Amino acid sequence: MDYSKTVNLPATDFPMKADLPRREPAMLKQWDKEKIYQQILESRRDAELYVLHDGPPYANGHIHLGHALNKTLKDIIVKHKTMMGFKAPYVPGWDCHGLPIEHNVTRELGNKAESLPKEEIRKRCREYAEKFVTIQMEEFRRLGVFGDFENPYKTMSLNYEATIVEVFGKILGEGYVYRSKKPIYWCPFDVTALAEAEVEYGNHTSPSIYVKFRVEPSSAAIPGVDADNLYVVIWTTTPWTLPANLAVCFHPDFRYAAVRFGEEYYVAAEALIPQLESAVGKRKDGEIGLSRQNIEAFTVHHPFIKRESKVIFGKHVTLEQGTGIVHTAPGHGHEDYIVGREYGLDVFCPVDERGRFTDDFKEMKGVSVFDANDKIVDLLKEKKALIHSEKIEHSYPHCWRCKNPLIYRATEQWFFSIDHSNLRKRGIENVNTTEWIPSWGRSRFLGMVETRPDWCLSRQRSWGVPIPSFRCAQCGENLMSAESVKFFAQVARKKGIDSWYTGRIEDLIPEGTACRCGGDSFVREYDILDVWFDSGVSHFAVLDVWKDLRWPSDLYLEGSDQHRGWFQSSFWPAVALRGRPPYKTVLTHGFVLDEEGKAMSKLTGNVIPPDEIIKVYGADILRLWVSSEDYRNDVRIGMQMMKQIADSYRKIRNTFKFIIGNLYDFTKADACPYEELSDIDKWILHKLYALSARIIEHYEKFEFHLVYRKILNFCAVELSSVYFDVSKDILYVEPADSKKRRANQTVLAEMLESLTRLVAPILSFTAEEIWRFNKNPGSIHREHYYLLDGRFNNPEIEARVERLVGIKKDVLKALELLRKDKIIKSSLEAEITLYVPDKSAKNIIQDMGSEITRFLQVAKVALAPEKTPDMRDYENSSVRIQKTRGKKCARCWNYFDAIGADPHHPELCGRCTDIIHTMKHE
RNA sequence: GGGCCUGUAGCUCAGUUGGCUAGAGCGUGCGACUGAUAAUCGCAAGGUCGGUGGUUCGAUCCCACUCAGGCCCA
Repeated sequence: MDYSKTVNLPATDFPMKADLPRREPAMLKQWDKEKIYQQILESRRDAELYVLHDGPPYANGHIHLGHALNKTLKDIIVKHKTMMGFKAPYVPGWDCHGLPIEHNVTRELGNKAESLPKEEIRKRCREYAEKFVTIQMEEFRRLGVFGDFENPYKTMSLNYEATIVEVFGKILGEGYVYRSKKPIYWCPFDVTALAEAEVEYGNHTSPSIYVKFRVEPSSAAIPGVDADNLYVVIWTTTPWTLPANLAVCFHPDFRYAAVRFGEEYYVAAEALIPQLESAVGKRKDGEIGLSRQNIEAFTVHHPFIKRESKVIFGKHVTLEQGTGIVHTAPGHGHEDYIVGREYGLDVFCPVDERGRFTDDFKEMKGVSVFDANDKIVDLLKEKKALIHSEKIEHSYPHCWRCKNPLIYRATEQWFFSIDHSNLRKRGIENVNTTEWIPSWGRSRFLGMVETRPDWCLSRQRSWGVPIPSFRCAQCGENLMSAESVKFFAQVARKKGIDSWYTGRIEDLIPEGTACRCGGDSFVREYDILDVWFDSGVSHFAVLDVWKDLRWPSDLYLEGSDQHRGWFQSSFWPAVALRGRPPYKTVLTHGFVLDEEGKAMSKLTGNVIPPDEIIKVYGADILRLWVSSEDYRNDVRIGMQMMKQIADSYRKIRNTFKFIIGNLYDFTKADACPYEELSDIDKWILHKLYALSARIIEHYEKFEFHLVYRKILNFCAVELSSVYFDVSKDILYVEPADSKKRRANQTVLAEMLESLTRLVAPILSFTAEEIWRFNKNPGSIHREHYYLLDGRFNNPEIEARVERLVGIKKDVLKALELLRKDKIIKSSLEAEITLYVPDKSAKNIIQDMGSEITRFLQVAKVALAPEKTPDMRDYENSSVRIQKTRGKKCARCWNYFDAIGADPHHPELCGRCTDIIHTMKHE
């Protein structure tokens, strides 16, 4: 007879196959229809607030795995906090202005770009950004991220832009903003500034010259050196920058010498004397080492201008080429500018916007710098300051648009002073009162705060927020004040930021504004703000403004590159205006690398788009991957890993399926009181209790990889391998309504309530699928974590059962020997005799009575009073094992000596016979 | 070149104040079951704890150097 019909097998339609790529989009639609995000917030209307402020990704291109990692982590936190009972709003944002977009737009336009007015370029940039906001939004939502996607923040929205201007006005009003010169890449042909990204490097032929700078004899009293014939020698490939020379720069750690060639002594780094010899064209006639004091004492004369070249020291000097002494023109080089500032040098730039010398170098006024090279060389020859000249070909910056060579040219810029009003010091204090996770974030950020130079706020571009500064039409004096900026901010809030370009000037400036010279007519300037300023004020533009948010936020969470980026740009305006950072905690994650641990790049071709993973595996698998990695370090991803994650997912899913399947005939009313549960039941409830507490702790500490690990371990070991396996004999075999079975189901029901919620912040789709499959009301993401009965916490039971588990391990090993020898197949065919040396363990087994055979899943268990030679020793016990002579019960599959007492059921054991009889009565 | 960080089995991670034969899950191999079935169960193999040197009675853990990799600067 087929008894399988008389047994309570798990029954559920919950699919084993997740089919996530197909099922998830349907769930998304459902969530969308239900307005899940709003619903969740509504359910936490009066709850305590937890604010995670979203850092805006740049609205350019599709999302990559770095975005996916970042957004998923944020979503896990938001969902966890919601489960904890918080009101945890999430307002996603986008960074919309800036060069890359402008760059792409102008490139798409090609030649047309130059003929288009700025407003038109800006309009197209706006459309471009909008397009990618929409694209990325869909991509983020596909990940299962919940947030206010109907009302995100965009740095290009009307109000946001107005706020940028407003905040700029405030820091200006507080005295943090000043105007100063700084060298930038400049194209003299297009008459425009260029950003780093717009520079292309290509070969270019330049003069390569060695130039001598005469040392004032009275400043060089060095034994063995003729002070009247002492020169500092520099090497350069840009002779035209010599008129702007203000210093000669030595390296503080190099050894220098005065090298004699005939009558003259040339100062150069010792290591580069051979190069100097070949430049001079003969071997040295001697050298005298110079001390730092010797060098510092030098007064050095410019080779053709009546001016001193200051002696300075800088670590940027190298021994790769030249003389180990660098000609320094702060107006024409980035490093020169940096080192020059340290020494208080002027940012001198005698070159105009078309690349011609100005009045500041009268000798060649109007001459283009590229033509000037030869003239300067001639001048040096004439002044007997030239040692050697040749042409070299080298890599040189060119304009991305017109392909002509660029120059470095100092222009007027707006700066944010980091030291005004003690800001840096206040900043440092605030770094220390902020929580940094991982902790090394503090020292990394602190180092940057301590050394950060003033922030150059202006850019000479089109796509951004204008710095509303005017120039007096009469005297050319610059005009911008807190009041004038505030005025324009109001205009911007009404009519939009583009009015700066299209509006009448009278409408942009408060009435009655006058210049110091008395002039009252102005022209506007067209610099825009650095985009970092845009996103840096998001806490003002968003936290202050959105209904459910608050300033400061609880948490910022971004990649560790943002220590220099957004954390920094958000920090300064906040500390300047509100005396503290906009975040209480800063959490960072590492970068997504490929399987080998190498950075992903288009060049290497090892980039995996998130979409590719979602299409094959689904978002929950991607989310599970995110959770599985210790993201505080860099994380890796690859096909082997995805396969592994998918396997883990299946284990978890099947665990749920088993639970659901065995609860098909169970309702809360069938639940069994705690006191009546078996020790094994109590043990697993204890395990669940401890697990739940630790999982929540891990979530709180943002240690999601430990959540993943513990959940998976619990499913695989405690549940699947131990508890479920042992329970089957009860769940399947015992009468459906028996106390034992109901006890078991009570446990499973608790398991389901608790585990589904614990897993929900990570497996958002699957948890919801389970939730709805079980006909629960609403969404699981509106729930709180399941509160387990305090009585479940039962360490005493744990200790007892853990002993049994130890012994079972021994038995399993012993069983394996018989299997190997083909004596038994199923463990149920084995009879075992145990010798347990530990008294208390032995007592536990004795107390269990016949339950021990079920627990050990064998036919018979006997306890021996002492060890016999035919036993094998294991960790906790000694075991004798043999095949049973009993027969297999056709219903429960256990083995018994006596089978078939009832002639109607010749294949059944006593227990099953009884059960069958009760069933017939029903 | 500078600052910060990482490096434990094929993969992802544990490893508590330095102290017993370094753990887990997955994967792999072998086996069992066929009443979780494109599931489930068992057993086993796998590690010079990136390398070298040092401190110590003893180092995966502390120090120095070095190699590989990452982020940010230059």
